Amino acid sequence: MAIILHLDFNSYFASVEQQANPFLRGLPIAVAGKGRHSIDVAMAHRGSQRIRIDQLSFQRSVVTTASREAKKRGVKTAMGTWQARKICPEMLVIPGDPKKYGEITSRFMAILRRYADSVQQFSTDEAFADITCASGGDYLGATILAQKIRADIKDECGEYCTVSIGIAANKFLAKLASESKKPNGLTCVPPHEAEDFVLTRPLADFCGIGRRIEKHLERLGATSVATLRRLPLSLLLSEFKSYGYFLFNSARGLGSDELEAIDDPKSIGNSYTFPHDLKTDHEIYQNLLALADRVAWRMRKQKFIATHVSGYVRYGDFGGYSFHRRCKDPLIDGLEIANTTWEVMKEKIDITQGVRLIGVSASGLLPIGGSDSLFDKERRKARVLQALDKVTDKYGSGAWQRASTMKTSFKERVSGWHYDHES
DNA sequence: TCTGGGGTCCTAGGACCC
DNA sequence: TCTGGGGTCCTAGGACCC
Repeated sequence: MAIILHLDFNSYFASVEQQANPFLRGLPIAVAGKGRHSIDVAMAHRGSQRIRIDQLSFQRSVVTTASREAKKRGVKTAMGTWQARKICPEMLVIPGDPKKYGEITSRFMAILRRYADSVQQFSTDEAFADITCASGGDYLGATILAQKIRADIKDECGEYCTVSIGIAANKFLAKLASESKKPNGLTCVPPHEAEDFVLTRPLADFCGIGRRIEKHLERLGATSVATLRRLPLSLLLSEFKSYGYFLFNSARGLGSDELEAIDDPKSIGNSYTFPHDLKTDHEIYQNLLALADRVAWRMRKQKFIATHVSGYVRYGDFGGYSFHRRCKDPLIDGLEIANTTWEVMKEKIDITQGVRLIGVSASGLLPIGGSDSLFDKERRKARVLQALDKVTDKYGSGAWQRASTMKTSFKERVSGWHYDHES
């Protein structure tokens, strides 16, 4: 029987920020999305203007990660920053810095690979590790190994980067175990304790039971693991289709112990929520183009072309729609992605509603290398785009612009403020 | 003037083909 | 003298995760 570790950083982004900046240690902080918050920090030194910009910059942004101190005050992930500020006025909002977190994640994964038979990264701050052999096959060995890994993480990632660890016979249980004791927990669930352990956990803690399924189960009379166990498999299958198997098994502590290799991405997309709802086709197209350029740039960096594009729109009232289109020829250029998307979007969009968010995503990704699909003309275009990508890599996004968008920069357009730090 | 942004997987109906 | 049936692709949308 396998022995699987699940490791989960506590308040990941916030901890990394506190590790990097001693001034932030012990303070309630929240890490929020990147874009608008960089403005906030930039303006912090501009005296009287600061308050106005603060208000602007916190509009419509949410807490990505709250530090331990902020959590104690009731700040939660996905809470609007304005709301978090209300319950914790002295909380500092830090703009997210994906590069910084990526660096720590690489160190973390390298440590795991040193010890484990195999490793599966689950997200930026979570991973599974198969330690069946490395542990010597028993849970005492597994616990000792987990403590070694924890010590290495402290040494190499910093003492503020703590992890919660779960040890069990499958991935589902290992994750449930690590989830059960935070922060800095170590929870070991050997097979003979599995069934009882699961009984102690709320259904909402199961990875795979979200709000909708929780409500659906409630209607069937299952409000706990014990009551879920009473539902027959046939009922679960008729109510939840193949997902019924997962519900039936997980209530009994059963799950897969197979670690999966990281595949190529299936899609690459970007979306943006505007500080104010947009009301004109022109604004929407301009922003769509900026997003599509970002998507195309990421595609080229990872050497993909796309055969499908998707678009989505969210209105001020949170209604909206999405669509997908197969492209006649594979796409590599942001302008083409934007135009293909816009053709559909402009037909469906109800501009009078006010557009809160738009998104664009590329899928059906094929490797660019064996690009028989790219004609000579396309190859020439690819070379031009790659040259522009080098400019972006060196000087950052915004270093070049399409002539059609020269009047104002992307950030200015989307947030409606004018500020000269980019010029 | 609440509710981000990056993803994955699944289902269902219609078109189309043999 | 009735409208088969299976497979696959395409699209929309909904659920979940962090």
